Amino acid sequence: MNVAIKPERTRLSAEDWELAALHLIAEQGVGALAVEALARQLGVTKGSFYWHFRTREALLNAALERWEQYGEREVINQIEQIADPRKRLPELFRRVAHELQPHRVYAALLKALDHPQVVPVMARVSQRRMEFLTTAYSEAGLPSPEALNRARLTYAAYVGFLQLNFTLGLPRINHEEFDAYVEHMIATLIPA
Amino acid sequence: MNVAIKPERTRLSAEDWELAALHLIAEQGVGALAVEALARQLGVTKGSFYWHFRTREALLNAALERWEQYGEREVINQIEQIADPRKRLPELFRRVAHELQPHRVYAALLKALDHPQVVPVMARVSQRRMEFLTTAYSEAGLPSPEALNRARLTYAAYVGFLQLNFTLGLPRINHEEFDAYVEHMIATLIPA
DNA sequence: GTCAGCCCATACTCTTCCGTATGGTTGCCC
DNA sequence: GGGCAACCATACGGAAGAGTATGGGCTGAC
Repeated sequence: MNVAIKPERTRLSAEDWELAALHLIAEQGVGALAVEALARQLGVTKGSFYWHFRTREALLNAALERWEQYGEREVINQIEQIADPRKRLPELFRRVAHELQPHRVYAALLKALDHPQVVPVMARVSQRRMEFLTTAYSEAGLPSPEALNRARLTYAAYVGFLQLNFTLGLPRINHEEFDAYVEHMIATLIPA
Repeated sequence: MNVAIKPERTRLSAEDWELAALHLIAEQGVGALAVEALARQLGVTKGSFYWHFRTREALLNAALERWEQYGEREVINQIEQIADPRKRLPELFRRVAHELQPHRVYAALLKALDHPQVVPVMARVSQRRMEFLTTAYSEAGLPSPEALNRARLTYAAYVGFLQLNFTLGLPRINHEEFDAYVEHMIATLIPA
């Protein structure tokens, strides 16, 4: 399980460390981000790490920045190409529900909101996503104040779902039951 | 800020430690629960702690158990006395929204779902609350499968809201705006 | 082929925090 | 008022993890 990601023994770059850090964060949370553990996992020692980064904090910041940059043009750009605004939201819901893997880092960071380094990142990301949801609800026909509140409700449901099902393993919901839940969400939250 | 909670210098009991632990958890999370820090805060040293508890783990378990026991007959019993089932849910929403303080521990534990000790506690508590919501939705007129899904949605929205507003301080929503949000939730989630 | 710069190993120090050992003090009970 | 628990202080040992110092090896440019 803890084998190095690149078995062929090559020199490492800062990028390698950042990607490994994100991987580890997704698996075990920000608290498990220790330089010696990461080094072992990459097949090197601390000596390597402190050549690439001044401190552990620096690695965390670099990894978070990389995640923020990459994650932004992931779902949203994809969705914006759907012409009919009324079909965007159901499609968004279904996609997010079936590609939960990229959301593991977000779920892990949600549990690390006591670390002062992750708060601004999460604030920016969540804010952008909420604004996207708000305009999507507006374009779907909801008047302005309700669109904002519906976006809040939707995003809170998304965040809560991540917590309850990723980390906490609530009554392990199965596949068809999960699909039914997603359709129920669509029917409840999206105006006809 | 870090003054002892009981200024009059008296002997401590295990209960005092458990309450102080819960207080600290609510403020700074489970990760900050260190025995020397707690001892300082209570005006004693570790010597005291290790008389009352065998280990740090034991304190955490005791505090969690206390929280679980106390928290259960808090809101639910209160709500069950409302005769009309259709008025229960709106009333529940409004109460929870206006008494967020007791939910700080829950929010903190949500961020500590990697600690194996808190997972079973949170699983039990969340499960019970979800069952309560499910029957409430049933009694409010929702057919069985939809009642369960609506309960899931509602509880996820609750959990997500805690995360987004307690820990992350999303665009600090003000009072009347918050009330409007709660009413929007009621209108959207509760069947007329 | 050799030299400079990049990459890494080894071996430390320092801090933090858990847990133990041991002895002292306080309160209560008779 | 003596004695026994309950409660606490002090001083230690040990593990884990961050960061530093220093030297060695690899690689490409010339």
